[in-house]
Amino acid sequence: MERILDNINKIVALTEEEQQLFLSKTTTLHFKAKTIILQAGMVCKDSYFVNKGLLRSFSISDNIVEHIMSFACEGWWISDLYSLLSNNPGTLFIEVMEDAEVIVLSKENQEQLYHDIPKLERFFRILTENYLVANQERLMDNLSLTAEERFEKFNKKYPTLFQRVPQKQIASYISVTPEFFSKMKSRILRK
Amino acid sequence: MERILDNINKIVALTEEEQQLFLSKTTTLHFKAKTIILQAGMVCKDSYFVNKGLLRSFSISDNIVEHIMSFACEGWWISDLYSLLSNNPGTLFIEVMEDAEVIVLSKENQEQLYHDIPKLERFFRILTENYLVANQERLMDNLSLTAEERFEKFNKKYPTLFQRVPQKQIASYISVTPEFFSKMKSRILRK
DNA sequence: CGTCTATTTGAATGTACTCAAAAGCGGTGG
DNA sequence: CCACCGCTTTTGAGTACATTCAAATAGACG
Repeated sequence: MERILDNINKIVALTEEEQQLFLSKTTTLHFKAKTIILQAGMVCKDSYFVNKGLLRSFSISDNIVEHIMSFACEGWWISDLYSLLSNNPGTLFIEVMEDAEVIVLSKENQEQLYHDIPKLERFFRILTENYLVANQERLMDNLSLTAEERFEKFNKKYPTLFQRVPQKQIASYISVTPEFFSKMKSRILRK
Repeated sequence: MERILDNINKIVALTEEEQQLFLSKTTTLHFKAKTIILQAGMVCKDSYFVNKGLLRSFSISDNIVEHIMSFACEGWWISDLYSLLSNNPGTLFIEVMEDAEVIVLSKENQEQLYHDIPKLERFFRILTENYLVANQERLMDNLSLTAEERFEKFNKKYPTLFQRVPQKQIASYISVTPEFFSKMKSRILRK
């Protein structure tokens, strides 16, 4: 059951007791596919850990074009970090793509936990840093790589996703049109 | 002299005493143009506030292509935030582009200051958040805007820089070749 | 003044996009 | 269980934005 404890213990070792305390501060929820669990414009109050299923975060620019910020499958965290940290209304939607079991940690409880288990502060700090680096790297990638190279990186980052998500969405993530993605794909396969 | 105090007071109000304490923990340094004050691969230990002059941060990808992450002119902070926060070797260079007067705040002193002036924790938290949003926005911009639109955004963000920096560098920031930038510029001027 | 680098200009090319139409696929209701 | 609807994917033709390479020109600095 406790994929989330593994996730944490990889970075900071919790005692049995701390693990129980941690879990007691979380809620496990089940969502059906297509549920929007965070609306852009709302202040984000929670972090989500995916136990099962698949979520995505995306923003919508003027034109009605969706841009996928990130996917989160089993073992990933997802949130609108900017909104969560700043208490300001965010720009991201978070949507469930496959029926999901999600562990919800409210910001409030997270901060309480820092008190009781200071190690967790380290854990979440590292989580935030990783987000920062990933973001920075993705920025650089979009500046310097071709669509094909970006697709390769996507496959490395999310090895299981190519089979699981509509390729329209992958196209959005690597930032090409669905049409172009389709052509690129068949070009790659022909090799 | 105290541009940096203005910068802080815009977000959290410091008493006269706190201001003096803050300044006592900083060092003011003068650098000549072309000095590299942070090497990629090093662990970044400081935050820099620009009093005068102009700096830039950039990374170098395999191909010897420079990508400019950010500029910092009078009143801006600059650092390799990832490296600073994580204590890991960073990927960014920071270079002085015009002779500069820079206020250096070491991470160590920054943390001491959190103790004595808790308000500063709030200030730096907001600084980090802004960095995060800016990064996220720039990512989205590179995905959805044309070179011309990115150039417009650059001009809004750094109103004085178009006159000050070699246009090669602006081209790098908005992520086009110098040749294309030149053509785009004359196209814009012809309107 | 000469050298080195930055900028401009031009031609050819490539990568990715738009628009349009056809084919495939999945779910729902009869 | 099949038929139909809506959405995703494929394919093609034409186009646009941006790149590469090459060469000429302009500027900056010692």
